[in-house]
Amino acid sequence: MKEYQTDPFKGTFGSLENLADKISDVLSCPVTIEDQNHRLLAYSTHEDSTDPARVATIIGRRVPEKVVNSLWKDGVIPRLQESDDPVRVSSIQKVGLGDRVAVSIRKNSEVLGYIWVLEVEKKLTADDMHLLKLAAVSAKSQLLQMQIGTKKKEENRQELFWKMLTGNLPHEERILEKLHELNILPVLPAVVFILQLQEEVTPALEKDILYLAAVNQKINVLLSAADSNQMLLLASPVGKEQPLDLAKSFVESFFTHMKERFSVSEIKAAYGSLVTSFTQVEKSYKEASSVLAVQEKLGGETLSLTGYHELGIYQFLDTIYEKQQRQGYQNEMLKSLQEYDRLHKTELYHTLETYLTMDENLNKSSEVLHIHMNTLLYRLKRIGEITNIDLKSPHQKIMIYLDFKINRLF
Amino acid sequence: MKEYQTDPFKGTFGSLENLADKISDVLSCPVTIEDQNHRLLAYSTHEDSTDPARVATIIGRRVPEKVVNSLWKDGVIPRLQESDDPVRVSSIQKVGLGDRVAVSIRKNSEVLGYIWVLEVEKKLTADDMHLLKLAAVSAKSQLLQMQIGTKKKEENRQELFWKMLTGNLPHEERILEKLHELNILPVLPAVVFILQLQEEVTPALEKDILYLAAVNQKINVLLSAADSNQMLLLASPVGKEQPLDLAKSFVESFFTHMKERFSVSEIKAAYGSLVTSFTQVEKSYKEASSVLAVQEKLGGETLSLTGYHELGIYQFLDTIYEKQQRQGYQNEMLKSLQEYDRLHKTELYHTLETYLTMDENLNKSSEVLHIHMNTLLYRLKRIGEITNIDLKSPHQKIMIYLDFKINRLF
DNA sequence: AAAGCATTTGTGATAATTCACAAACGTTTT
DNA sequence: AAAACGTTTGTGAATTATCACAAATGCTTT
Repeated sequence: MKEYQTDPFKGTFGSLENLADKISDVLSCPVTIEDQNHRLLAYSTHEDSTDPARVATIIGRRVPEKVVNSLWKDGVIPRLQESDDPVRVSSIQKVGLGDRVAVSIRKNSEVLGYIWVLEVEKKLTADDMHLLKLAAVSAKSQLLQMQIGTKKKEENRQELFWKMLTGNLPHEERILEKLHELNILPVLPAVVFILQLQEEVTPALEKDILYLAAVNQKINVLLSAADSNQMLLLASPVGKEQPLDLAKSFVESFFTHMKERFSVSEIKAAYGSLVTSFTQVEKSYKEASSVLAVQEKLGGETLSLTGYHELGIYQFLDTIYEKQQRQGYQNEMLKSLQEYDRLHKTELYHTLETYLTMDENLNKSSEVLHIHMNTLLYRLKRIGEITNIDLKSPHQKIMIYLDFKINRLF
Repeated sequence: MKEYQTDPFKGTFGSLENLADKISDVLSCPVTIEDQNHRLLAYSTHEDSTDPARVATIIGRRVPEKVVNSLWKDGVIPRLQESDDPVRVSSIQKVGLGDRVAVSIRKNSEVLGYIWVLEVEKKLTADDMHLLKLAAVSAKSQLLQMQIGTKKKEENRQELFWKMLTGNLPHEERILEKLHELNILPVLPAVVFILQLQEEVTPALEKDILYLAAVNQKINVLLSAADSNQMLLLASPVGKEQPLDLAKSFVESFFTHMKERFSVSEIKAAYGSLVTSFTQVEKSYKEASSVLAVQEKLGGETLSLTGYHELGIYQFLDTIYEKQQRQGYQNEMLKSLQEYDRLHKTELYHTLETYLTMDENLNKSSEVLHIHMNTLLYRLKRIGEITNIDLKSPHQKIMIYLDFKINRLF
């Protein structure tokens, strides 16, 4: 096994720029150094090509908001903050991020900043990773000397929101403190909304949606963030009506407003359950996400279900699925149908799903399937023979219906 | 506060009988002392009335099997074994057990026996409890002197089975050892069966059922136990067919056999899922129990569901219920129906449940409900108005159906 | 190419359901 | 007591679902 190299980053470099260049030389990759607020401190003058995220960072002297959000969402930042080991980040096309490796610069448990290494022309080896760790130590002394690290962490609204959304702020008091610092009134109960367009949420659109929420008067927005084509809101319903009814009417006004610009099918909206403490924001966000997942995977009538509480049985599909997985359950009937379909090039599986989804209405189902009613009748008889499903048993039908939907969702 | 009394059980008593009498004197209650295998060692000659369990214990020189089983099932024995504090056991009518307090006699972590105090005419006070603890210490020296405590614990089949059923033997190797000691071949996979009669399972019936299982050849019984009106089996299906199919045919043969003696509705049977290790026996037992619970609470078509794997959607009702509880979910529609019924003395709730259970068949439902078909039609229209349930939406119907069943089960 | 099979479509008869409407009944309200 | 209301039952017609059967199609097997 190779011996550890001597530390090439020993001694002082005069400036962080020099250190960045040195790291870049040693690793043969472009390097950027940021402070704990993701503001650019230094970057290497590596001649190689780079990626859009790095360009935007250098131009704006700060890592773009959407890149930071994306890194929070994927749990990269928490991982960096927890350990002084380098973390590899696979490219995230949506935010223009190429493959790269990052390491935190830390003094004990306090994070002073980050070093990012772009893997444009080579992948870092295990040895490189070790070198990068040494570089972080060197950067630490540099930062401390320059007294950059002593600057208090300035958290902005977006970052706070993402921490709440991803569950990286599990202490209610600390959240309340930070909300206070940011001059946000901690109004509860609150709900997390996801408003999803087909295109990128531009700052203009963002402003527009917030304006809409303000004039709508149904909800009071505490925090907001744009996440590619989604706009996320943490808001508190205000008024005499049921809080969740207020949430629904806000969503509806959002729909009518957006209809003028986009076709209806392109925009979607969802919200989670009402939370009574800010530590539950992650839960509400996850619930809103699962509403969107149901809408996208199941379509149809589910498109009108925007609140998690409206999901009905769809709320429990994941729970049921998990239990099925644990028990190694398989729906034999549906499997035999699929097997039959494969062998005979028929569509019994789809036929049965449509029939059940169409409330067992022969007319509607045959219409949707573009087949003669007698064909449907014949197929149903056939399905009964093949699977011995008893279509007169609600108990059996329900299990099959749910398994159809579970198969779509997972 | 009262000072601690001096220890009245200091010194030797010559025999355990003397100690039992002394304890009985001090506490003014009948006392029995058992070894770790629940064999009678001594009992007080207290003149007071006693209970059937104690009489049977004294007559048989051992605590009756069913009493021991019941104590295992309620977790009393494990609690006694884990701590040297006295445990109070409320009366268990089924096995003739009156209120009593027990304490384990132990040498370090090893249990040598138990002292039982019947609370026939007085309840033990906190001071009495403390005295009982001192008595256990005295009993310990007595037992060790008599070298009774050094006898190796002889576990019998029943006790082993109950430990497995209650999850008090979480180590596979130890179970295998014990099975070996008892000359039982550890055949896997296995299933837990519960066969339930309306009357007590007598030794004669027990023998009869085991004989039936033997001649039936579908399953190989490893362990069995009678528990009031239930007979529990741990058995391994043998044959070329699917193991669970074999389980079902055994149950069917059990039914046909028992029909000769009892009416069909009086006997029930259920079995859990196939386990591949003996540590999962508890799970299979719980599953079989939940099948029985479904049969008893829901009746109807569920009576023909004997295997846990056949439960279909009923398998998930507890999971769904738990999640609902966590979220504070309430089915508003059903609640408003019940409210309406209460105010107007109608039966819309029951009407809807019957209609859905009868597969939305107007004829059958109106017949079962003893009402005119148009009345049913009218009620359904009314239900739609009151609850805005859309009976054309499978999604809504399913949620409501499940909530009906959940309301019955929990 | 012919036969066999599963599937689809069409026709017509029959059964079940839904709907509209009216009358009767029982409670509660005025 | 009359009126109002919700409920039940009855009648008949319109709609829808189900069944039996025949014919046609397409595919595989022989």
